[in-house]
Amino acid sequence: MDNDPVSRQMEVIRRGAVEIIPERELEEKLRSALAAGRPLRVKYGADPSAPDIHLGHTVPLSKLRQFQDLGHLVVFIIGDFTALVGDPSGRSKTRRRLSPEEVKENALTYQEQVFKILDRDRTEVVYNSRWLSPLTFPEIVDLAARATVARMLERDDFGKRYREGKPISVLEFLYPLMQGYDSVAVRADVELGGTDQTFNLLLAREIQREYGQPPQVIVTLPLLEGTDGVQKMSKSLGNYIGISEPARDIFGKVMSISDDLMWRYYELLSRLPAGEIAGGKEECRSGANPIAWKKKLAWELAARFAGTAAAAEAGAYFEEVHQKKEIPEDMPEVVLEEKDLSAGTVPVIELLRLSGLVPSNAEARRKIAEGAVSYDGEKINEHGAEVRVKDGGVLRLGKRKFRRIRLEPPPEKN
RNA sequence: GGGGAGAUACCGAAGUGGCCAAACGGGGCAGACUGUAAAUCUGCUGGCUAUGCCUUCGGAGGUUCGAAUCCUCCUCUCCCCA
Repeated sequence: MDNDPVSRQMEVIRRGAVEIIPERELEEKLRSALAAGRPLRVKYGADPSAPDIHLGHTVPLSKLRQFQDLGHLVVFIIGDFTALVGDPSGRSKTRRRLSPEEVKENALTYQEQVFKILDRDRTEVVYNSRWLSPLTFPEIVDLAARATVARMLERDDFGKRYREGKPISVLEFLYPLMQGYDSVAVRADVELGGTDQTFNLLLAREIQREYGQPPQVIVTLPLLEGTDGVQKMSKSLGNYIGISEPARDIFGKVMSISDDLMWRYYELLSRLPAGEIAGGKEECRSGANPIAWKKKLAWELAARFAGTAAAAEAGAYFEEVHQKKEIPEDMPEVVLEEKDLSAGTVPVIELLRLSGLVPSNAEARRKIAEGAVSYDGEKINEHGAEVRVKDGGVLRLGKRKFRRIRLEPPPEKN
C-alpha cells in the first residue's frame, strides 16, 4: 500500500465491511476533511428499547471506534423518539410502547455500555426526539412526499411481508423517513449500520439531497448470527451474548456455539490478525480438536468485556465444572428459613421452586421424572420425595444449574 | 363503499358439537452420546393444595346437558373489486 493517508484510512474502513456506498465519495470526503482539518461526522443510531448491548452490536461499534481512532467524530443517536412511538416492525405485534422514564433509563444503560468500546471524547450523543418531536404535520407531509410506496417495497422485509400477506402499517413506512431525517439533522457524512439497514441508509442519502445536503456515505457491516448460529443475534430471540454479562457467562456461551459459528465469530469479533485465524481454521480442518481455539476465543471476548482477571477465572471455572464435571465452588445460594422445613426436610418440589430453578410445580415434577434433579449427588426420582437438607448442600438441575442451600439459623431466643 | 378469506398454545399449523389441555412440525428444556460443538436417538413442553380441579383456541354475549367447534355483536388482519 502507498503512503497516502486517505488510502490508509480507506484500508482500515474497508476491513470487515460488507459494502461502502459509494467508495469514491468516501475517498473524496476523507480527502477534503483532511485538507480542511475537520473530522467526518459518522452517524450511528440505536433504539433504546432493549438496554443490553450484545456482541452483535459490537461489530458496528468497533468499526465506529476505528473511525474515531482515525480522528473522526461519532454522532451517536439515541432513538428515544422512535422508542416512544413503538416500533411495530417485524412480526412482534405486541411490542409495547415504552414510557419516557424507561427510555431514559435504557438510554443511560446504553451509554454506559457503549463506552466500553467507543471513545467518549470523540462521541457526540444526541437524542432524536430533539428534532423529531417538534416537527409539524405539514413538515411531516413534506417529508413523506419524498418517498414512494414502490420504493418502500423494495426493502426486503417490507416486500417479503407484503407478498406473504402480512400486515405492514403506514407507521412503518415512516421509520425510514425519520431515520433519514436524522441524518439531515446531524449533517452526517457517513452512516454505519448492519446490512439489514441498507435500505434505510440509502434512503437517507436521498432525503439529505432533498434537503440540500451532500448525501452521506454508507458503510454496511455483516450481521452477527446469534448463539443458535442461524438467526441474527438479538435479545428478543434469546440467542445473544451481552457485553455486560459476567465473564463466566460470556465464556460459557462462547464455548457452546458450534464450530462453524466459532470461525464466523473469529472473523467478526476477534482482534487476532487474519492470518492467525486462518491458520487455526486450517489446523482444525486437518484434524485438531477445535476446543482449544474455542477457549481462546471465549477468553478473548470475556477478557475484553469483563477484564482479564475475570476471564481467567471464568476459564478455570469452565474447566472445573464442565470438563472435569466437578461441582463448582461458587454458585447462587438459596436461603431456607425455618418455616420452609419440617423436621429438617423439604419436599423436592418446594426446594426446586424456592431455589428459582423451575417456574412451576408442574415443571418441577417433569424435571424430576426426567431424572434431571439431584441433591448432594443423589438423584431424586420421586416427585413426592422429602429432601433432608443440610447447610451447604447442593441442589442440581440438569448439567449446569446449581444452587447451594443455606439454612437460616433458628432465631435466637432472648 | 362492495365481496371474499382469516385470527388456535413460544412460532407455524391441524381440529369445525363430547374421545380436546387441543394432532403434527419448528423452537425450547431434560436424558444418552460428546469437546457444555455438530449430528443422532429418547422423553417432556398451561397451571394447581393433583387418579381430580381450574384457566387457555381474537373479545363480549348467547344456544346446548356439553362449545376451539353453532348463533349474535365487536376488534384486528389479508385478498379482490370500486
